[in-house]
Amino acid sequence: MQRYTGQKRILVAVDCIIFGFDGWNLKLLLVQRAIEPEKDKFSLMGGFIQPSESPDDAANRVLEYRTGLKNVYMDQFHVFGKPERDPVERTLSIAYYALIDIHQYEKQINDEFHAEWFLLNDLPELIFDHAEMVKLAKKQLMYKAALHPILFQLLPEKFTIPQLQSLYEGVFQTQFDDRNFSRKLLSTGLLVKQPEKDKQSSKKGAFYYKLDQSQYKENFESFLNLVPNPDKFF
Amino acid sequence: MQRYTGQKRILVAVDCIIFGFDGWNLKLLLVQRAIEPEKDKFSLMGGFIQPSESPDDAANRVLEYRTGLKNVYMDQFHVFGKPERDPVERTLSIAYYALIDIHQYEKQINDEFHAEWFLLNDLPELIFDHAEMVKLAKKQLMYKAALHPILFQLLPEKFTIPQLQSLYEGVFQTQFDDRNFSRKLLSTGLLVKQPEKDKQSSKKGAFYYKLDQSQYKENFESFLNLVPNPDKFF
DNA sequence: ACAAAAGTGTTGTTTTTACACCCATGC
DNA sequence: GCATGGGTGTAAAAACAACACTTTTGT
Repeated sequence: MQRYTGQKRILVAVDCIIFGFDGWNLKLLLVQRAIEPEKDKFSLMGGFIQPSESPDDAANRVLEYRTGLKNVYMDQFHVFGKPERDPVERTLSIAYYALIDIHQYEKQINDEFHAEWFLLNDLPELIFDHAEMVKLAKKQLMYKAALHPILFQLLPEKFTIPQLQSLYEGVFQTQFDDRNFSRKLLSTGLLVKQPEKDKQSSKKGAFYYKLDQSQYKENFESFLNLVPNPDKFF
Repeated sequence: MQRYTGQKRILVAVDCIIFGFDGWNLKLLLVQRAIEPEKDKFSLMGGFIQPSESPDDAANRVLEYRTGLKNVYMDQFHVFGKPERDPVERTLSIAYYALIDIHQYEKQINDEFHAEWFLLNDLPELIFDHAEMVKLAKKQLMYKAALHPILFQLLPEKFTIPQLQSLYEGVFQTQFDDRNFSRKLLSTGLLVKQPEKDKQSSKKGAFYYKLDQSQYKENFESFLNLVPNPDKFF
């Protein structure tokens, strides 16, 4: 096989920032690192790109291996590549964030890999530049979520509007007016009301909704503006 | 030096999609490829990442080498990494788009490297997956320019509002209402009116403006909405 | 005087916000 | 019957779009 000569090849990894939502709080899935250096510290889910894989393939493989989940929503958002970012050897990392419904996640795999959910606001110390990755991932998630309805990916098939609102409030770290939020949301035409209510969080109960999949796909690329004064956040 | 064992290292390049604006049209700077395969076809400005460089460093080096320009506005926007994208050898490419004031560009370097400006709507055939890169770069540029005042980077220090408008119209491939556009723009407080007028494009002449640098930095991260109905474009 | 482009004014419409109030239910 | 969220109504404010009209100046 032909090659480009005189060029140095570099190790390339993918790292996944896995966001989950349990109905109240936003969380991140981390693993305890099994090898030196920085053994036992926590790290993002990562792995090296294999010769036959595209970066997207690699990210999906890593995610499936760690969580058992396929067909998860993921966005490639940045390459981290300072020469000294990994002390062992120069490694580039292509970072993805993934959005998963936390209840789909199978607990047993969790134990096998020493994986754990952490509150997004209370993370342990992370290896290398992973804290920086998480910071940028949060920002990118806010950015995209302010304009496109991606946060639905974090919820189960049926969910209530108050649940969705607390998810948005978690992502944007603010409170929204509940009345306006639910009206805006319903006016998007993305939701299909279900006959049942969720009675857990209030006496009156909140109706469940499902996503209208065809509307969702159609509107995905449009701006939505569910978030008031998005300026504030950037 | 310690190394990760059993992992394959990959060649990593950067490619720059260089946008320029000459006062009327949006253009792209391309070079004629000097080596086989696909010799003499046109390609983006690219180069391999060196051991001591971050991807950003590499992109800046490539840009300076090809155009002589430093401190240019650039955004890393995507990694292209299909295993077969470069037929010579597997190569990942980290893609950047750059925005330069076309008049700052020094013509002589142009000739040396067989670099040429092409109208964005009339590009020659490109090597590998470079056409796909350009397509995504255009989309990303629209996306960012709809929300942040980055297009100023394509203009000289002093410019007129009609010039800026035709730049926006080039990027979004539509016509905007001139009255509303100029009013919106002035209301941002980003512009400082200059005493002189540009008389080239009309009898009346249009006042020159400069960017208020401190306002610019402050508002850079806010949403601006100079573009009506941004939904339409995504 | 006229043409051609710059740019200001005006107005009706839509979107957004803020907040009052009613609703359903478990205790 | 009352406390607790859930959800609808309404009205003021702000942003936006459409378009008429004035201004400037080279020919």
